[in-house]
Amino acid sequence: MSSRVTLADVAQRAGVSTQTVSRVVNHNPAVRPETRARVLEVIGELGYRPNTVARSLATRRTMTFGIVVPDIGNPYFADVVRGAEDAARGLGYQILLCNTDQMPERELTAIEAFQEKQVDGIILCSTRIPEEDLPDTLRTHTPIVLTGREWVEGAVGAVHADDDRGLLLAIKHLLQRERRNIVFAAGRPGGPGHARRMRAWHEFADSAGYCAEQLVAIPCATNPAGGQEAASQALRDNPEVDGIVCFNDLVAIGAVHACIEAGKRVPEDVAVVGMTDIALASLVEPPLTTVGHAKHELGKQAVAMLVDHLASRAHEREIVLKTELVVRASAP
Amino acid sequence: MSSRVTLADVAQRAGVSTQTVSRVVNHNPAVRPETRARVLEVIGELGYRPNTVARSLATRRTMTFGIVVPDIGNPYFADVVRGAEDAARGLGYQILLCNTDQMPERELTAIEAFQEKQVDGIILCSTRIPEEDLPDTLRTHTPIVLTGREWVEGAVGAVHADDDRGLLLAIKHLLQRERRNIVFAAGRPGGPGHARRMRAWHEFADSAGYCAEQLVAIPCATNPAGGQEAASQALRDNPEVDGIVCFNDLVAIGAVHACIEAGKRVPEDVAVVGMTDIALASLVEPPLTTVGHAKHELGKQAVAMLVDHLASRAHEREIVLKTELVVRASAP
DNA sequence: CTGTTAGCGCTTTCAA
DNA sequence: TTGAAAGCGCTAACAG
Repeated sequence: MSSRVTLADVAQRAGVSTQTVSRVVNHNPAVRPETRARVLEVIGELGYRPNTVARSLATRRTMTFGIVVPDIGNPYFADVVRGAEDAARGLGYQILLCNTDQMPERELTAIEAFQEKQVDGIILCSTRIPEEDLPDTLRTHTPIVLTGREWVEGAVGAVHADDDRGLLLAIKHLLQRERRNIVFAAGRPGGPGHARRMRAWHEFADSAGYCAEQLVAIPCATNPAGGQEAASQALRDNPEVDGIVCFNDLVAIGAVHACIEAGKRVPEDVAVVGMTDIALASLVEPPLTTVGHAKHELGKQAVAMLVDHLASRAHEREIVLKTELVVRASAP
Repeated sequence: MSSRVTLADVAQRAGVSTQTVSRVVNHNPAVRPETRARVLEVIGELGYRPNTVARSLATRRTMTFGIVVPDIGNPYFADVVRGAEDAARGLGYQILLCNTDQMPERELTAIEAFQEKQVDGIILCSTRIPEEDLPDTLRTHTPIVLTGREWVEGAVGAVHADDDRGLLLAIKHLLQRERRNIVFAAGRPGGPGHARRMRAWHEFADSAGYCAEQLVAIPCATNPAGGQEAASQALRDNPEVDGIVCFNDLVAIGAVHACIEAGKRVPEDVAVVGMTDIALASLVEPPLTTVGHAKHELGKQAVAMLVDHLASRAHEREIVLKTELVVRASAP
């Protein structure tokens, strides 16, 4: 018995127009104090609660953002969503969630569904929509912010970590520890990030006098199973492998398992470095050396960008969050 | 350039009434095929997309559920939410998410915000709202399903795991392995679940000829830090402790750390058992023996219950999911 | 099968 | 400072 009470009910009982009640509800100062008091009293008596659906229809704003992630069960995205929801809540927005299991069609469906729901903006995380289809997808009147990748034509903006530098941090760390046969369990191949990271590596190798071919990149699924496969294949191909850098911490955990299975000690025989520093990273054995991201911040910034955009406020087109090496036992 | 197009625009261009267009959009069969074709054609030309806000105002249904959890960053809740979202999506519903960090006021705020948004139902997970305030909170026209606790007056239903039995499974497992000084890192005290679990233990102890006082329950925060504290305190109080059952897997991970810090081997000196079997459980070292829950199923059933309720379909008032012991290295 | 008439509950003009 | 009228985009309930 709450939403049955409407503005009109309150207005009638208070002996004013609906407009006046609306003003009170919306903290419009143009209401005589006594009138306001009377209205507030009736609102209390009747237990009136505004119907935001009606309000949204009239104002064309829903105070809602949609966020689409591959899988909220992945601790990385859970953190990003948490950051987004925290920021959104603080600004009076709510968050609609959709998981896509990395299926582009489902991303598209989610975006459309969010649009029909008239969300004020969408945060599209680590999209798998092919690079070339992205501009078309983003060409819509709903502002979309990308996370986990670079800005692309049509997006309001993009927020991502400096993964190129992150990869280099990890590799340099291993090189400094005299590891020379390094493998990169690279996650999904073909993505835009992949090429850039390899390029970053080649540039660094050239300038630092390393042989670029020292780094073998092996594509893999971005989960423990993928890391396990990639690492065991790498060790099979080359028993000399003494360092593995992984696309993320989940992959790293799988890689550690594979090493142990292959009779290698971590880190003595093979050093393993993860990426993103999920909570899990410090809890496994050995604790993971990893390149940390500000995941919570990522979600937060995405929301901030959307809000700035909606307020026609200037904002960066691309925010790149710093990465930092967190040294733990898996690669001391 | 999508949501600017309305039903009326389509109707005009197609030379029919808005009602007819509405029928086509809603797959109402009472439309002549040719008319339908014509309308669909115009819809395509104009790129018409329905505005669900307007639809919701008219139908009084938003096809949205709100889910309130303590923290989506907790893998347990991430799984529950995933299950709920999967089920919801399959049924045409969307999910609004809110994190409360176990703060009752924020749960209340979330429920109200969801109601103002006219959600069709709410899933309230592991609420911290005091038992005695719950009926009042639930006395609202928005159907609310509880998870992680028993049904209470006012709720549409409740879905939870059989934790009483789960605790017994864990304890019995330890007793069978000749562990005699068992500690229960019990999570938050005072909750309704706590008393019930202790009662279950006492009943079992009586009937099985064990001394009920063999089980020391120590309240603790439901995270690794809490487990670490509880376990180190337990070991300080009684160095003979040879078994620790934990409120959840996060607590168990902390407990394992505390044991190692105290110079104990796990499981040789102290066996540790967790609860809920999050993905993490099998990845830590030693892998955790734990009492598994169907977390994904929990969210799924909560949604199913809500949907059944909305369809005035009969459904259980309380669904209790089975728990099962998953034996791994921490307590072989 | 199709159209007309009313709203859903709120906000937005524009007057008063 | 307040109110009346109109409408946001859609569907419900009748007619025809």
